[in-house]
Amino acid sequence: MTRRKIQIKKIDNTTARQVTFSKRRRGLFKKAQELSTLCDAEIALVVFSATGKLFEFTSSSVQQVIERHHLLSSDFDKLNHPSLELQSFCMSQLESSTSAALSKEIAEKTHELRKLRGEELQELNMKELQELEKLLGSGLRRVRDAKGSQLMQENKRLKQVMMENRQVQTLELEQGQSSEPIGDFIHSDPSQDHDSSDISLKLGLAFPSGI
Amino acid sequence: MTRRKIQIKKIDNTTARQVTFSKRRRGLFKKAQELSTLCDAEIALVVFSATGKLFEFTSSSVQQVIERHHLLSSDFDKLNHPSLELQSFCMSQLESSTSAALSKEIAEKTHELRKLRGEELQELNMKELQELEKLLGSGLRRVRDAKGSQLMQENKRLKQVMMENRQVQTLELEQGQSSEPIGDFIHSDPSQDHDSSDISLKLGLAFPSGI
DNA sequence: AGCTATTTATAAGC
DNA sequence: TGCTTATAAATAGCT
Repeated sequence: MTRRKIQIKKIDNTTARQVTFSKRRRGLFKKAQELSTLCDAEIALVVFSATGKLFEFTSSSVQQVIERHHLLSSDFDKLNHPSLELQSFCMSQLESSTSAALSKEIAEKTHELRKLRGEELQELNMKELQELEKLLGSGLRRVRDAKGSQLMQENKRLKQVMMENRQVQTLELEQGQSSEPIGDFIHSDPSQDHDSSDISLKLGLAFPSGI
Repeated sequence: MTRRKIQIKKIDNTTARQVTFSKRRRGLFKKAQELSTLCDAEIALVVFSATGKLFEFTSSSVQQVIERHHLLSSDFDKLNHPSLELQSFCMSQLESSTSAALSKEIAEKTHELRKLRGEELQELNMKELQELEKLLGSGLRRVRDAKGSQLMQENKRLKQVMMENRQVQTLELEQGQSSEPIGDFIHSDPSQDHDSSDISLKLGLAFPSGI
């Protein structure tokens, strides 16, 4: 594509073909590398030359996954279970047909997440915005409820400890004994607690403005 | 690499990154196609965008590439060409790792979505709940802003239409003409109704109490 | 493996 | 998203 424009069809001359292969292969891998870096894309590129030589490029994250797999399966297994080969052959075919569906699902979920984060709202109409608002609102309510429950629970626990302390002190006063642990039965039912002033205070803090 | 030379590092601006991704991806696939045709090479190219979309190119049918592989990973070849074995093994792993990675990504996104919808809060601690609350809150704010902008825009357009109406009426009065339809543009969108008191009301509803 | 004359690819901008 | 344009890269034909 320089000096002269060429037709994109198999190069007849073997030597010329090999030279072109080397040059263009380098170019292709460079482009792949650049794309993965510039756009944070995961890329796997495998090239077989006409003579059967293999060249490959994988962006770093893909590479790591491959290496992990490689460690996990040993050559020993491969040699002793030839049927595995067949299996993996079938698997890979299945997987190719599945991967499209999987990636579609990922794209959908990604899109949904973006909407929930408020990142792709321009494409929504008013009704969709209303629904999204409702969804976010109820999510928010649940999160705040969860916070409330958690604080309540902790609160309860704190009260138990206080009760325990108080009763121990009482016993100590009545019996003139000092602080030997009394046993667990005293707080066997922690749900019975007295004044809620402490709880109210904490809850007030847990739900600041208008919840 | 034109207009200006660029650094090969991740593009910060999301929009620019997506544009570059599209352009360069097309370029890369074209180069791959050309190389395979010119030099009779077999090429498999898989690209995942940062958003999880999958693009792939295989010079011959996927099945042929896989069969090639299958031959290369026969025990005979393994013994004689250990490096080839390693390489082709990587390739087969590539496909299974692809679907494993996809599944994992789906699982993660599903989980994230459930949290945002408030469906799996029991496993979160207080700090995580706080962060989630913050995330939902900002999402909600953006949705409400988007609603506001949309209504404002509508508002502007309606006012324009009203102005036009007024001018037409003025003309009619001045020239003694009567109401021949001026064109459809006045009613071009039936969902947009006349007086702006309606709009104010909508805006009032869009930003209820104190958000 | 270099060297250029050209063709391609593509960053910005619209 | 797609088109345009100025410029950077890739590369075909030679050596």
